[in-house]
Amino acid sequence: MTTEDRIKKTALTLFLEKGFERTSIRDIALKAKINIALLNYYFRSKENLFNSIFSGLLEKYTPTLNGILGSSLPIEEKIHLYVEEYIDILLENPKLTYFVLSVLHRNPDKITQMKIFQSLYNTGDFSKQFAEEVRKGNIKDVDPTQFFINMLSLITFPFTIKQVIMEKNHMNEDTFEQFMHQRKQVITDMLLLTIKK
Amino acid sequence: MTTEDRIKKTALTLFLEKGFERTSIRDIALKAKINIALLNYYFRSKENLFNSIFSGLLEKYTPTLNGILGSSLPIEEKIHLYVEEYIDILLENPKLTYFVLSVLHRNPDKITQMKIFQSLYNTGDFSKQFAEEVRKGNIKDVDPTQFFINMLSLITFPFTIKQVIMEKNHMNEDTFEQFMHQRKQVITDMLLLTIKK
DNA sequence: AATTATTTTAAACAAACGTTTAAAACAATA
DNA sequence: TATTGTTTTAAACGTTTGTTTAAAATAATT
Repeated sequence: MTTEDRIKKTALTLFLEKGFERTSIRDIALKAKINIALLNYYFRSKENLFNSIFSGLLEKYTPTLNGILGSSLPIEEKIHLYVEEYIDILLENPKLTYFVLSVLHRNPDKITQMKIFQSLYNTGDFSKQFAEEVRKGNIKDVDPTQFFINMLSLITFPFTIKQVIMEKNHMNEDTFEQFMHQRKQVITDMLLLTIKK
Repeated sequence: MTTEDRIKKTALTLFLEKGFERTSIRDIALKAKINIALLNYYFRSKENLFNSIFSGLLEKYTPTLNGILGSSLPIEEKIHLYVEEYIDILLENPKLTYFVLSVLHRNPDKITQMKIFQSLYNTGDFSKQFAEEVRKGNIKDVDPTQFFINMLSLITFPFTIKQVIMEKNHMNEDTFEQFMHQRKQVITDMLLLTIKK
């Protein structure tokens, strides 16, 4: 692995664990076993390093999800697949949701938000299909925006309070994972129930 | 207003707006028009000031919500009231959810989490009643834990991505508030639908 | 083998941070 | 009015922060 990649990998781990502000470039350098100056040699600044990492994350995970939403599958199938895939991604990367939220709140300017939610909140195709199904009378007359937010909330929010859920319900890592697998069905059933006539 | 209260009020505004790390005690002192040393005179440290503010917030908002959950109302009524009250609270304080999440992630030790979720995730009474209704055959056999997480997710998560929702759907503050008022009914209907036999 | 380009290093930079000091200003008490 | 207690002030403290410098080490090129 190149020095550049080792920096990125180490930095990501620390950013996920402790957040941007509480991770110093000395923390990163120490853990990656590199000189501090190399951080500014490869990336111009800490902020730049972060953005590079974050872009990489979006590029890694969004194509699959947006692929599902943009496909030509029937809407029920899309919902089912989307829920399953999204939860699988978050099970592999449980801190991802809070990570994205922290970016959103640290960087409230519109351009940044645009980029993020154009990837992560890509409702365009889905909403059109949803509205069309409503028009055809195939599903109940539900607001597509409300529906998409429901889906997003049910999938992602539990991961932001993972530790709370675990402690409150006496779970370990394994039982939490099991709980989330069950949750795929819970969420899908719930969502389909609200649109089924 | 006393100096102590002016510090707390100003600090809360800044903590909500920029977060703990990005708010310096000099920012607070400047905005509250007080000397920096007064901060350590009234509160021993920045961390202590924060905890004092956070405790105050929990004491302010949790009694109402836990009062609903702990009441002797029928479960459908509880759900309805809880959703309405919680959304009203968050409409008054839209950054509260992310604020709580940031505390959870900054302070991952168990004792802190206990205190927070004993207030904010007080499922004890509710889960018992829920399980009892299932046993009696009054509602569908749904996992109380999953149900409570559904409710919490649907209510709180949208506020953590408020800016994204607004920009994506061309909303202003008023239309967002309207959207959230509609959402009370959306969420209640959805939750009742999943348990109604 | 000599030269150029790239990568890594140790050391220092200025700025910002939370915190503390000790004296001054003010209020309350006797 | 003199004295005690409380509140506020200006200034400085030692650390830590992200960043930069300039030289050394290594790799690539001719």
